[in-house]
Amino acid sequence: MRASDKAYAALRDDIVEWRLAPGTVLAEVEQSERLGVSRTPLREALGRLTAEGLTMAGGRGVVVTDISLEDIDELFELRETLEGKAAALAARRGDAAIFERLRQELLRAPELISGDEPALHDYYELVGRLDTAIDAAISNSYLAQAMRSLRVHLVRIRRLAADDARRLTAAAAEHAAIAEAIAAGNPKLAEAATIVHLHRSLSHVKATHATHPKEHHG
Amino acid sequence: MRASDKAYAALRDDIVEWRLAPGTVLAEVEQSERLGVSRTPLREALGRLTAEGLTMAGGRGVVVTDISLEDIDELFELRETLEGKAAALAARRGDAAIFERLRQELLRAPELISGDEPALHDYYELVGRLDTAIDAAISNSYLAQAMRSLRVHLVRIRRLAADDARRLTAAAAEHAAIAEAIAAGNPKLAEAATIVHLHRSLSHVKATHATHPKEHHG
DNA sequence: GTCGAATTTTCTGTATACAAAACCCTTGTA
DNA sequence: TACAAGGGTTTTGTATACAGAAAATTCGAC
Repeated sequence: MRASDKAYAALRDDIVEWRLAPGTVLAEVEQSERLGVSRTPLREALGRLTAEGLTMAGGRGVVVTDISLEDIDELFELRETLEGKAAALAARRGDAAIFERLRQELLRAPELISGDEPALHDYYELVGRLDTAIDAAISNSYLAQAMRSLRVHLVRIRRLAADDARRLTAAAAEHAAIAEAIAAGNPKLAEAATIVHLHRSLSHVKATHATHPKEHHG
Repeated sequence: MRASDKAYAALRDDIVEWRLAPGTVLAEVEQSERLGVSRTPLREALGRLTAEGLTMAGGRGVVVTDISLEDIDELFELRETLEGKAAALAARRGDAAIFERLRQELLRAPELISGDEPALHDYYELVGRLDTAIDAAISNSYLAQAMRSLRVHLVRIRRLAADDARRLTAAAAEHAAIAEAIAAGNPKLAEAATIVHLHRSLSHVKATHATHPKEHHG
């Protein structure tokens, strides 16, 4: 593994997991010493993070970007557009057998959710497989790339919301509905199911955020 | 201007204007000597280009990405989704006076098109102002960013198509229709007008490409 | 005491030297 | 003749030294 990759992965995780708060300035010497790499690969890592929108180039050094409530609205507005379209395309072009199998797994997901920590990890892995399957089914690399760049920010937001068992169970059912619509080859229904799911997710995130707002400085 | 910015701008132009053909490997020492900068800022430029999708990291060095006919289809599929949504949002949130003024200018655009070279530049600048106005009106930085990253590739494709006066005149009318729908505050119509315009553009590009296919090596 | 300018300090931007890895060509063998 | 292994060569990846710019601090004047 290259040093720049290592620095990138470490900083990305620190930002996504909110260990590096928004507004934090990432001084090059400081971070390079902390991560055990020299300034050159660190700068490359910072460049990648800035391209993804996790950091931005301020007057001096790069700064961890903030995610405000308005940002969440904007993010989900774009997400609705992209993932709605993707679901519709997957329904047209995807392999029904793959999505039918994913639907079966998603219907059994509540067992994972009510289980302990490692089982929960299995659930996230399953949802990730659905995303991957949709990415592959749409056969549009530009759309897939646009969705990938969005997901980074979404993981960051997910950390704000309390992933209680009730919400996760409901989300699993919503995902199953999406998989079912795609397997049935129904584009309009797949898009509608996706939009419903995203709105429910957004409501949940905003409700959580209103109750337990994350403290920022800057 | 920083050396890395200079290298980035030069390489970006070379790729977009097809002076650097798809498949060309951009060796670091070679390009840094050609552009008169050292390897460090050149690498930063290459990183930015790769993040934008104009180049990709191959086994050895970065190579200029290709744009095939399928890529063009994929690109316009995403463009339809994003710009359609953007036009609809602009119709809801935009300032009618701004778009009414742009519509007036677009109706007078045929004079620019039939004129000589510098007048043509004025026309492109006008279309660019419409894009900028839409970007500002939607007040969604993530959507705006997604469209910006698309436009780089679109400029590259535009170079493939022969921008004859007939097509440009028609395009100006289509743009005027979009501006009119936004000014009227009609989201559905704005989206429809955008989709119509994009399909006409795509047809034109593909027709041109079928007649005069650009030769690639790779 | 406060505002402003000059100086100092600290940080980023760039160049270059060195290390490591990937590729290519040669050479030997089946 | 085809294929594999080895070394050599080229190219990328990393570290560090130096230059330039921006911010902070201090000193002076009003």
